[in-house]
Amino acid sequence: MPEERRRELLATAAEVFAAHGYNATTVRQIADAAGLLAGSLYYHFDSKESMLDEILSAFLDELRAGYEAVLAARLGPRETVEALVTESFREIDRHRAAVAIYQKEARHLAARQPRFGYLADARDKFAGAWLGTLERGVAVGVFRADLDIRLTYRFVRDTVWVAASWYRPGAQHSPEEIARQYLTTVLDGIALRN
Amino acid sequence: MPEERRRELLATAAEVFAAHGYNATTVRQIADAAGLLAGSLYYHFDSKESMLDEILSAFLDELRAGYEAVLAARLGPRETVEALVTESFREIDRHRAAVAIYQKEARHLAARQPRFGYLADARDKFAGAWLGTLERGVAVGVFRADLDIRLTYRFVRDTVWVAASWYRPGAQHSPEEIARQYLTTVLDGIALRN
Amino acid sequence: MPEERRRELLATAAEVFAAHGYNATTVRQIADAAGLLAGSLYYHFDSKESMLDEILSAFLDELRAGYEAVLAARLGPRETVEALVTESFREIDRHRAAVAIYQKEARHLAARQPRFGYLADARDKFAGAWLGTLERGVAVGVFRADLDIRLTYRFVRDTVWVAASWYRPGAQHSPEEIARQYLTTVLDGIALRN
Amino acid sequence: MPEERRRELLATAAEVFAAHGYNATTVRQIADAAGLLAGSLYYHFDSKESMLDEILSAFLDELRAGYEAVLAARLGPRETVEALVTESFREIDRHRAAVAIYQKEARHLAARQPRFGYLADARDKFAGAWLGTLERGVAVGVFRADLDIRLTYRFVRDTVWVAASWYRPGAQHSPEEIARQYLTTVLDGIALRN
DNA sequence: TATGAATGAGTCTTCATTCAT
DNA sequence: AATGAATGAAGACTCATTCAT
Repeated sequence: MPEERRRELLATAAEVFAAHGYNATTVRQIADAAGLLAGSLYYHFDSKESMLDEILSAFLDELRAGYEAVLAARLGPRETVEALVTESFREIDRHRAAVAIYQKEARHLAARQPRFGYLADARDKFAGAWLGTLERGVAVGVFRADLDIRLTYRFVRDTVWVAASWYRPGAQHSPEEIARQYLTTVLDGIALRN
Repeated sequence: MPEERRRELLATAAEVFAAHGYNATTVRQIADAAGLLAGSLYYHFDSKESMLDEILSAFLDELRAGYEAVLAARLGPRETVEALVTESFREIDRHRAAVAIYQKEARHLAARQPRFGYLADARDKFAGAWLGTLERGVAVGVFRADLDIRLTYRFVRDTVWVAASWYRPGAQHSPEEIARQYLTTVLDGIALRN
Repeated sequence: MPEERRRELLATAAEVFAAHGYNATTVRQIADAAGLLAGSLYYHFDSKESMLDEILSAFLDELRAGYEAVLAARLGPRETVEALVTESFREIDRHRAAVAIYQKEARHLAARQPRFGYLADARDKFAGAWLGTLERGVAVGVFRADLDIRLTYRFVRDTVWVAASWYRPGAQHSPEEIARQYLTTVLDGIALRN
Repeated sequence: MPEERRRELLATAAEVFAAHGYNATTVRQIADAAGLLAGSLYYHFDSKESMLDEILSAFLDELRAGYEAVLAARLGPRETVEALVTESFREIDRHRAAVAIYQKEARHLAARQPRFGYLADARDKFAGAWLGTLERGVAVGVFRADLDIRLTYRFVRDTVWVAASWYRPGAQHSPEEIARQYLTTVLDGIALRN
């Protein structure tokens, strides 16, 4: 299976990118981690950059599908928020390294390299899903009317994705537990109701 | 004032580091932005790394002082949280570039370079301030008893600092407004109380 | 004089390119010949390719000027041929290495690299000068009517430029002597008139 | 027929070498053009260099035989020149790629690689045939007495072989026509006799 | 005969840093 | 204080070649 080998190598590369940052990662580090010589990676991939590309686009494709499934279910705003958050933490669980890379590198990649233009597209698409849901929630009286929607969106987005930087799959908390804790905080706040 | 010139150069360097990432930034880019030649920076600084060092430690010194002032005021847990968050957004307002660099680079710098060990110290110190406050809040019944304290701390910490990546000083929202919106979300949740 | 240094380095590079071929020449060989380290060349030039570019375009600019001066004199066809040939051998005398490189590399460079499109432009321009002169010569009865103009042009062109591969400036024959011998052959043939 | 396959592969290799130059040609380009994988070529040939070797020596063997046949006919100097030129253009017709490679690469191969020493031998042999014929022609009063024999030889040699760089078999001119045009130019000149 | 995967040496290029002026 | 020219180490990438299957 040629596909199998590629996937292994990409998984290895993603771990190294996530650990050291894309720029600070040398092709040799990836090769060492994968157990072959640096030059041999070029039998499988065009360049270091195209490895990054495949890692990010595989993750984004899956995330997009997940978000679309959630939106297609046409739940109420609160339930949609719950589903988007839960879906996000599941993606972090399955693509931890890719998410960490995305979090660190997406901004300047999208800004400076045409090849990574799809990162900006994805970002806008996800923003649309979130902003729409929040607005709908405010409109129907499920969310507080005094929210700054854009600011809230940023808070929510960042807190979710930044979890990739400390999350370790298989440890202590399952994605669903983290999502639940997180939703409790965001939906109802940490202050005790009086 | 040679000190004055250093500060200017460091501010320039911080902007470039924040925009491109520390590793991806070349000394030449900094020099171009500052209007001199790459080699000339070495009259003012020992190395690229020492520029980073000065930028981060200046920011952390100020942040530490801010946090200590808050804690010294011995406010209640909710008010302490409010003060810490507000102080944090003020730091972002004043040291945006440094915060963005810190957010992106602190983890691996602390882990891999002895010189940056103080980053881990600072991190632990800030964690202590937050965890203590949250615990105290739960203990005295101001915060909900079912919180996972460490998880909540991470949510709060990351969301606050990551704001440096999109915040633009002087635009739309003042630090205090952002802090207020953020506190509303975190303390009371986005869901409308019924 | 920064220009002075560049010119020296380019002259060195041209010699090495001419001796080994562009592709077979390593940047290190050029650097060795110039007495500095390979990386240091990049202080002066963007790339190995841009060295080649400068070498070729400097030569072509001069050649173009020379040809234009000849054409501007509006001599008769035979005298124009004599002047073009003499001018060509003078260029070989002054830019021997560049001519040798041009002779070996121009075709595929022009065909495969947009950057070197000007090589094709120059080729067409020179072809125009030659073809026009030959045609005029046939029309006015100075050259034989049974010539295949294009074929003759190719013979003449190639024989002139290929001389760069064996010509050594300062040795035995001056450019003018070579031109004279050459013109005798081409204009009147090697066979004795009977 | 394993020999058949080899010949096909060598013909393909020769085309690619001629188009891109030996050094700039990768084994993979040859393999692509031949419809197999790069590694598979090594079942047929020892190395890239030995492909070049076979291509050049096959051509030179044939050329040598052709020249020897001409000389063996013991024609007069003018007729010998005519025969040598015609034979040369026939070789270009049949081994266009090999001639183009020879023209471009022979000099430095002969100078730098012992394996290709036979290129220098062949060159000397051909030079002998030409120089002898020209000298004889001058001696018996068929060629002009004021010729610089060596210079004339170079003119003739280069013009003939360089035709390989533009000649396309099967197009417009047959080798015999090209030879005739060329001989007209060289023997009698392009100027109209008055 | 040919493939797929790998090797390892070498190439161009980048860049932090140095230093005489 | 700053420049201009260089160093030298390292990095991405290429490519002829090998070999088990």
